Amino acid sequence: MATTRKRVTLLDVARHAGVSRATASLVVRQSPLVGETTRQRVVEAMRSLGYVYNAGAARLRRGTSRTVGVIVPNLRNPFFAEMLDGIETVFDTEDMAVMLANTHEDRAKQDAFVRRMREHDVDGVIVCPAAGSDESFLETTDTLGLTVVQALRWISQDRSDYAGTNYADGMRQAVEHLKELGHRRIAFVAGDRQHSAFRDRLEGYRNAIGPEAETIVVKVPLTHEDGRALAGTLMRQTPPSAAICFNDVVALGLLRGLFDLGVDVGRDFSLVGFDNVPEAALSRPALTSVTTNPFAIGEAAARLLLRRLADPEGAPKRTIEPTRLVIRESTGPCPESQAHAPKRRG
Amino acid sequence: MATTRKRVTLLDVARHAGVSRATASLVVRQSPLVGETTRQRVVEAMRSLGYVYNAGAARLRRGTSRTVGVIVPNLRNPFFAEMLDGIETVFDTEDMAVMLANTHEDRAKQDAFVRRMREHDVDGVIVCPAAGSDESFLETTDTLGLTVVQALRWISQDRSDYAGTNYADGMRQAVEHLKELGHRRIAFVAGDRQHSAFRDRLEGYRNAIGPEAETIVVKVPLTHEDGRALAGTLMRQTPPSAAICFNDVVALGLLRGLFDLGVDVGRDFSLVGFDNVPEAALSRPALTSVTTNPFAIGEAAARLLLRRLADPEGAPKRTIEPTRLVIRESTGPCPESQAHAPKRRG
DNA sequence: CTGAAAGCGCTTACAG
DNA sequence: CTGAAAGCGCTTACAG
Repeated sequence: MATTRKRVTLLDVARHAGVSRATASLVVRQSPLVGETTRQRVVEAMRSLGYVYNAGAARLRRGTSRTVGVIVPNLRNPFFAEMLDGIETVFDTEDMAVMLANTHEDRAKQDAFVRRMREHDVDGVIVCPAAGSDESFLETTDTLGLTVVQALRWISQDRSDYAGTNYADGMRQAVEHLKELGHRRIAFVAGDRQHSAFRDRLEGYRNAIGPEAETIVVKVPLTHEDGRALAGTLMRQTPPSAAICFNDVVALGLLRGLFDLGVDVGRDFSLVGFDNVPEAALSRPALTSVTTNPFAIGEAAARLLLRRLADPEGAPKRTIEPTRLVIRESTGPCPESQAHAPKRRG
Repeated sequence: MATTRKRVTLLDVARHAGVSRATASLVVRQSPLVGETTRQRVVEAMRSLGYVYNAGAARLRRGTSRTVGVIVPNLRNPFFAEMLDGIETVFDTEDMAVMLANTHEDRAKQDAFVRRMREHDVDGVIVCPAAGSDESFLETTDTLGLTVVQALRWISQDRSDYAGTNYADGMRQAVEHLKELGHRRIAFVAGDRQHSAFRDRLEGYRNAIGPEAETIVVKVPLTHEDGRALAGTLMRQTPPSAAICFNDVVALGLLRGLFDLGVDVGRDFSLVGFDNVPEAALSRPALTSVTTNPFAIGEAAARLLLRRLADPEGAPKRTIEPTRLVIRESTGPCPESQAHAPKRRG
């Protein structure tokens, strides 16, 4: 159990070392103004007294807290966990502390978190805005005087820094890969949430499909279960010969659902996911997927915030990580273009 | 961009409302001592001035920060992300802020985080100790006067609260399930890290196997790749007829590796994972796995910390979540006990 | 290089 | 129910 003792203050340290409090403060902050022997004495006093720096008191006086907030919509999605890892890694090397909040895509919670973080005096926040967030969120943070960097999803790229990834280009690569394999009826399995990461992909899909081919957009919640259940409805009537999924979570569900129906993915049907999660390499067939590097996005967001804190003025900046299609076993030539009817096992 | 303005203080609010600072403070803290009309006036003043409570200043005076630290060894493991979700959910309802750190299993980092958090004056920390942590870690936190709750892995159950899950019993269920299917040579695919979550499983395995059967422990890093690569070595010579994996990550890798070798898992070989991650239901064959509920463990850890903060004295407490075997397609009768030689697909 | 003083924004007794 | 004062532990000028 932790024993609660009276706090050792800088004044205690100063007395013990026989110097003034100001001098002790300089030693704590590694100032070069203090002579080596004095410094040694103070350091020794800190050690023998068990002194712990009180960041809160310093922050009060100094006005900066060396603390940042991170707000994500869904911790359970490994994608965000990895992005968080990237953010955390950068701030760790800066000796800054990270305050975390999970909105579960709830905008009211998001507003509450932003305020709480402001009350705890974070220097700034990185936020992946909850679905449906609009400019009013940025007005809230403005009113609070809170510096914000948007990550992965953006509300406005004119009002605030943004670190993202090139979803549209990833989508283009996926569509072109399928077109080269002869596919013409390519579905986009989208989520049911409104945010830029959805709109960017959708736009990329529409542009890449082009006017000559048909556009097929189906919206389902982005879960394994919904992906799996989707297989039945997708294969009814005149089914597409290929599908691109919003993320690997829904793609992996759909893959299993198609297997349950006896569809031989990679031969009868082609499937592409997004995010290239580690499991994508393990599925049967292994999933073709668009790599988006969440760790790098997290790092980039953290650096944008650091930059902005160092230089609050200046135009909004953004960084866009590249995406890349990783081709595996789940995509293959369109059976129809080879003049075969789709085959089914069993 | 956030505009930095001079901070609005409680004194500004008090003046604007025509009351004293103390009265304004009482309103902020929702004290019943203030009359309704006065309260209204103060609230209105806060609103029109855009007042933001300064938690840091309050903490300095009051000595409690309404902030807790959470230290995990590996954010990328979905298991910890889910536990974190549970922790965060509880503290959110308590209006407390969560400070996050990721040790990457590095004990030196762990010590640094604990100190940093102490400097930021967290009320306590929840920590899943990095592999190899020993009592010296608890001595460090003791010296810092920091209240700690251990989660998932424990260093000592006598010195500090602990929230975990019943790994030994989960292991017992897994072994007995396999024994009932006729398996006698059952391997335990363990990780290469030293911590209680490993020792608990190992002990459960040894006890459940019993003296009549052979004990086969193989240690590999707990990654998809190492699991996949393990298939070759595991099936050489006189292979076991079944394996229980430390977690689903390595199990899913091994499953794919066995498929690559032509082993028909569920018939020729039986495989059990731990954690029952969502992907376990999706693999082919779907993976039999032991459910450990990380969200519930996270919630339990958070409640233990809340309890301890409210009542610092009292014996260390612990909560153990139950585990449960979920049987799917990856386990089946032992071929040898049916007098068949293991079959391999072409 | 060091010391004495003021102040960051709150809360806590203590009077009234 | 309200007001004046002190203090939480630090940092920041300002002298020396």
